Amino acid sequence: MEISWNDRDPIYRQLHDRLVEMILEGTYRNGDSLPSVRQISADHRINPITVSKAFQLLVEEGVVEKKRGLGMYVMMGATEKLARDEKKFFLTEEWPRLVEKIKRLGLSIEELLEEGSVK
Amino acid sequence: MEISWNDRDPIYRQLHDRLVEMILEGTYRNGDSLPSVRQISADHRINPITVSKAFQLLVEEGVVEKKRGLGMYVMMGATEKLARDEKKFFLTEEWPRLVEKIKRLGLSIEELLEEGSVK
DNA sequence: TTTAGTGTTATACCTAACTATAACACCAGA
DNA sequence: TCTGGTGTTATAGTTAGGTATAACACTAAA
Repeated sequence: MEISWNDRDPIYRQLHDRLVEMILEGTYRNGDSLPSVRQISADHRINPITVSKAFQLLVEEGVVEKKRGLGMYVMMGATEKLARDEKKFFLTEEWPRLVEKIKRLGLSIEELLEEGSVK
Repeated sequence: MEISWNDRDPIYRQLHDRLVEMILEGTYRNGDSLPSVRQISADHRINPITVSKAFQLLVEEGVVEKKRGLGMYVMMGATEKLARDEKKFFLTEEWPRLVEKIKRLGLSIEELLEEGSVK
């Protein structure tokens, strides 16, 4: 797991997002164990507390389950839940704003599709 | 000028972005004066230093000109420059990522267009 | 029962990004 | 020259997010 940090967002947030991505991509599947706090902490030279914060978020979102003394596990159904949430967020929040932006920039979606970037 | 703050990004950044938006929308045009530091500071109960930071960014980007003792002015050509920059950023950075995301979500652009959200 | 792996927490310190309050420096117009 | 508008800056304090180092608590397996 490699992460290219930006300095706009807090590290625990970026780590959280990266883990979500990896679960969505199937790198970690339902029931799998995730890399340990110590492991991530060492790999990225990050404080364990910072790593814990990222996991804490995931736990609160119902994506990950902590087993003290054992590790962190992807909850059953997490992949589906994340995919559902992401889709919903995209449709209700991102897409409408995007359409506005495209209009404002004087572009059209048809035009963008011609660019060859899609096929 | 009303701003709904989020607590993800620093206030000076959000203020900066909002001002850029307003210039792009034509609320402030080339050569216009912008609301004063004190004005914005009072309206939003923000520290003048924070407001200054937002303006400082705009100055560095060549969008705004400071006239000490007078105020802040939209530079000539700023609107065009911003529009150009935003379009370029959108085409090279945002759109490609977006196309990927749409694919990943199992959606198609054709499908999204049918939603009636565009026309 | 020891060991080596888990997550958790305490202490102490740093920095960025704020806050409030106040003073300083500049400029145009009455 | 004064006044009321500009932007700027100093002081002092708060909070979130991070760092390093170390210790504590739990669990499975040798």
